[in-house]
Formats: sequence, C-alpha cells, structure tokens
Amino acid sequence: MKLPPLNALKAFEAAARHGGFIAAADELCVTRGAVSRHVKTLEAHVGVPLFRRHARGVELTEAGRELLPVLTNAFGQIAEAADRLSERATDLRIICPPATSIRWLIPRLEAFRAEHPEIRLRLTTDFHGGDGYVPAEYDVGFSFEFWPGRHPEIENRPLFPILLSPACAPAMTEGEKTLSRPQDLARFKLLHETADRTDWRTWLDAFPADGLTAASGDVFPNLDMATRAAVIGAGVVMGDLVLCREELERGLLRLPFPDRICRSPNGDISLIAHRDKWDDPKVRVFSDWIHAAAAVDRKRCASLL
Amino acid sequence: MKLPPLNALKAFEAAARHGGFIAAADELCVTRGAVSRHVKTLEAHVGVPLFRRHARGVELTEAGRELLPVLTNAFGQIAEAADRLSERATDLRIICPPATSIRWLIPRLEAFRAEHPEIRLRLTTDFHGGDGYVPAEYDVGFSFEFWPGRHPEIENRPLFPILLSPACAPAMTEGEKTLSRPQDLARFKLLHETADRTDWRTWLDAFPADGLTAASGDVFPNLDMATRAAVIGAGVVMGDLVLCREELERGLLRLPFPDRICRSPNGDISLIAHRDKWDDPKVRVFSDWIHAAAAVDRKRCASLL
DNA sequence: ACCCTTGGATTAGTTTTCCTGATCCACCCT
DNA sequence: AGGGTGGATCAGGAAAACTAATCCAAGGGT
Repeated sequence: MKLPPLNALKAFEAAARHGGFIAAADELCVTRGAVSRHVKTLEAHVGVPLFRRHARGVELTEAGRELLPVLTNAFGQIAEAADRLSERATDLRIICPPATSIRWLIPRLEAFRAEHPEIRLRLTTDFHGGDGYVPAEYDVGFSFEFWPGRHPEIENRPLFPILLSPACAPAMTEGEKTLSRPQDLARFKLLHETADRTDWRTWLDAFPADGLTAASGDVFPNLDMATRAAVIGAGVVMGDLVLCREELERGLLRLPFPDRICRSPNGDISLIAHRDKWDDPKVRVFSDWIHAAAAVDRKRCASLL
Repeated sequence: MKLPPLNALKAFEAAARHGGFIAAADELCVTRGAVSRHVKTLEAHVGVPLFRRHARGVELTEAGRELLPVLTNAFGQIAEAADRLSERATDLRIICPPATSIRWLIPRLEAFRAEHPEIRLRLTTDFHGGDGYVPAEYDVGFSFEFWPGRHPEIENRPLFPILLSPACAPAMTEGEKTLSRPQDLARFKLLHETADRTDWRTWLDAFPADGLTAASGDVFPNLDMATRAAVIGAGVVMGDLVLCREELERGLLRLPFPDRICRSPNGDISLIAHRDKWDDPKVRVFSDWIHAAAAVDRKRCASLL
C-alpha cells in the first residue's frame, strides 16, 4: 500500500489521456521533458513500462491502460470535492422559512448584493428539515430564537420580535356583522399557518375570549399564504406585525384589536449558525448587515407594545 | 477543475485519518512542521479551514469532514491499482492447457522455481477462453503453433512437436482378440480428448483404415483424462508421444502401431505471448529455460519419426 | 533517396518546493 | 504553578521539479 509519487501519477494521467507528452505538458504548463521524466519515475516505481515509445508518439501498454481509468476517476473525484470546498469559501448558503423569506429577507437582499458583490448568496426558501438547521448544508439560517432540541453548538442571534395580533380584510370590520369584539371571532373563519394551530392558541392564551378555541379554521402551508388568504377576505389570520406590515400600511389588512398584541413564546426571529461559522468573514458581514436592517423593525416593534 | 497540490492533499488525508499531525508525520516519515505547513497550504488553496485547532490536538471542520472520505477513497484506489501493476513486474502469469500442464510443465516447474526464486510464478491450468490468450491477464501461454483467428500481435515460439499414435493398455495387444492391425480398432472403444474428435480424425486421415471413422467412442474433457482412461483399459487413446512418455516407459501403455505416427496439423506445442512481452526480462528468462527443457523432447521426437 | 517534421529522451544547471530542527505558544492536567 | 502535549512558525539546507538546449528515430513529402 505504498503510493507512487503523486505528481508523477498526475503527469502520467495527463499524458495517457492526451495520448502524448506534449499535449500533457501543455495542460500541466510544463515542458515535455518534465512530463517525460515524471512518466519515467512512475515506471521505475511500479516496475513496468506504461507507454510503448514509437518514433511518432507513444502508445499505452496493457499496464498503462489498466492504470489510466483509475487515475482519471480518482483525480476527478478529488477535483470535484475541492471545487465544492472552494464554493464554501465564496458562497454564502442561507436557509429561510417561506414567510420570512418572501416578506422580509428577499426584499432586502438586493441591496446587500449591491453592497457586497464579492459574496455570492445562495438562498433556499424552505423550512428547516426534520433535524433542523444542518451546518453541513447551510452557513446561516433564519429561525426562532428558541427551539426545543436544537443542537447546543448552534448559536442564535435575535433579529426582531414576533408580534402577533389577528388581522383581516378591512371589509370585515365594517357594516352590520362587524368584527369588533373578540367574541365576534366565532363568526369568522380562522386562518392557520400550521396544522398544529399554535398561532391562534398562543394569542388566545394571552387574551382569552369566551368559548373561543383555535380548533376551527383553515390550514395553510405557511404564514405567507395564510396572510394572503386574509387579504382576499377568506378569514382572519394571526398576523405577524413585521411580516404583514406592508398590507397594514396599504390598507389591505386591518387589526381589529390593535391593543391586543402578544409575543411568540419562541422568542424573536433570529439568525442561527454553527458556533464556528460566526468567525467566517462572509458570515460576519452578512450578519452585521442583516442586524442593521433588522434594527429598524425592532425599533418599530418597541413602539407598538 | 483545478487540482490542489497533491502532496498537501496526502498530508491532510493522513492527518485527518489519524486525528493529529504528529501521527500523520509519523506515517509520512516527516516532521510535524511539514504536515502543518501542508495543511496550511491546502487550506489556503481551497479557501476554507479544514481543521479547528485546539490546544490539545485538532478537530475536523465540516469542510474537512466532507473532504476526508473522498481523499481516502481516491488514494486507496490509486494504491490498489499501483499494487496490481507492481505485481506484474515480479509475477509471471502463465496459462497452460490441462494435459500439457500436468504432464509436462508442472513436473519441470519446481526446478525453474529453484533456479529463479526471484520470479514468482502464477500458473493457471486451463484452456484459453473463447478469445484465446488474453495479454491483459497472462504474460505467456502454452498453445498450438497454429490457431485460426489468433491476434496478429501474438507471437508464438515452438517448443516440441505433437506426435500422434494410438495407445492402449498392454493387455489389449495380447491374447486372442488382439489389436494388431488397424482394422482391429473397430472392436475397441476410441477415447477422444475433445468432442469434435479431431485427434482420431487427424490420424485416420494420415493412415486410413477400411471403414473406420472417428465418429464413435467416448469423449473426455482433456487429453490427460483420456490417457488415464486408456491406462485403466477403457479403450484406445490417440496418444501424444511426448505427454504419455512416462506411461509408455513404465509399460502402462503400449503403441500397437509404432510405425504409424503423424504430426498434428496445428503444429508444435508453443509458447505464445504478446509481441511486447518477449522484451520483459522475466518472460525472456522463462522462455529460455522452457526452450532448453523442451529441446530434450524435441530431440527424442526427431528419433521417432 | 533525400530532407524535414514530429515527438520523445537526455542532461546540465537553475528554480521551486519541501523538509528539518529549533523555538515558541496555548492549554490541559496534576 | 509547572510539566507535558500538540501545533505554529521560521531560517537554512536538502531534494525535487523544471527549463532549455540538444539529441535521436521514424515517417511523410517531394
């Protein structure tokens, strides 16, 4: 199991692949003499000739023909792995859940790209898989501040709070059958961002309403879609005041109970990353930039409570 | 697809596998400083740290953990291929058909081994496959001098002639129903070394006997077994005078027609090898030795005709 | 038959890489 | 606090790889 000189192997592989020493020398940016010597070294090491020399070019021997594919394959795998690693150095891989991504992150990313063109962003808009954020696949993620069972080596840095209050289309708060008291909610469809209905449960825990539970209503795959459903009058969503700010400002959604705002028990929306990742310069740049952007929302939230 | 420095990769692989630079340095027979430098070179090349340095030893980063198995696998494949090539340098791979092997080659090989302990022989006793002698698998082979469809790059070097004459157990040539004239063969079972019965057809072409054809008789997988069947009185084999010489001398077989000896149309038993193989020193040594051994039989044959 | 081109081998001398050995440093363990 | 372990660093020297020039053998073209 003693490995031949690796550079000689590389030279042979190039020569065999090209069918000539000159072409190989060209690829390796050396002279043909260097290739010739490398091949000779390798032949001396394994003890069998790998090329049959003719006046006009070389031809692989049986032994050489056996060796070539192994080397081409091995070097290919190595090059591929090295490339993947290099991508880590330049690319910043981000994972962000749908609503936060489409409503908060993406609108801000263009400015980041303009300021830091040297960092190539690769955003995945999705929930974290069953195992949560995986350091091997993503450099940073957006998630809750608190999450049961999160790996202890993963650190989070809070961005802005999650403020919850029911939100609905303006038409619902007008006319006869208006939505003005919590009890009125029983007459409307509740819109849930998850099947477990934690959104409404949390709010109803903070502000109980007679006989009202979170059990009823329609379920959506994420908060963005539940919010959009509320905009088109399908029901009342448990709005995230940061993420649905635009609809509130444009009058597409209204808060029927603006003094009944509670915070998610999962804490703030946060940047999460493996302990070591924070030392990575591109992660530091991104984190700093994102925190500056989030500071605006954080201040807005403080004025709401 | 630019490959990192290969020696740095090797150093990293050893360090990662051992979990420490000192152990790696030990394996590579260098100092730990050298390993440290190699790893640093590699890290600079791919742009990401591969080890997390602690006061007490190192630990792979996510990136390093991704790279290690690729390298271990790639180097393993290379080492394996290199080993196989090295075996070609020291081993002499021979293929020889059964009768020639057991009756001629093997009895002589022990002497060769004693004279040339530096050459490791690997003998395969079998017929050549459908494609004939394959240079990729065997250095030299024993075969007929002439063989239709043999690759033109394969050269043969004749060893000794194939002399054919019927042979049978002594009892058959004695007593009443004796085997003394060719016509008497009709009363005995013919023993064939192949299903196509070329052995007897060849001899009957040379020495026709009234109404006698090679169509009848028992078939054996090879000449050795057909000859052994003749010794125990199962019938008359078309004996190869070189290969059944021992039985003839010990009186276990007799030639009922000692003046009716013909040569095989396939020419002599020969050493065959790919054109280039003959330049290989160990092939040359073997070939010279075998030809010297065959010269004895060649001379004996000359006196028989 | 001649020359010319092509492609590899060889070699002396230089550049580059690699390694050593010493020293330094950080931390753990007692 | 101090000894021990494991890695980082650096100057100097050994080893390797490379270049450039030259040589050589075999086709191909005229």
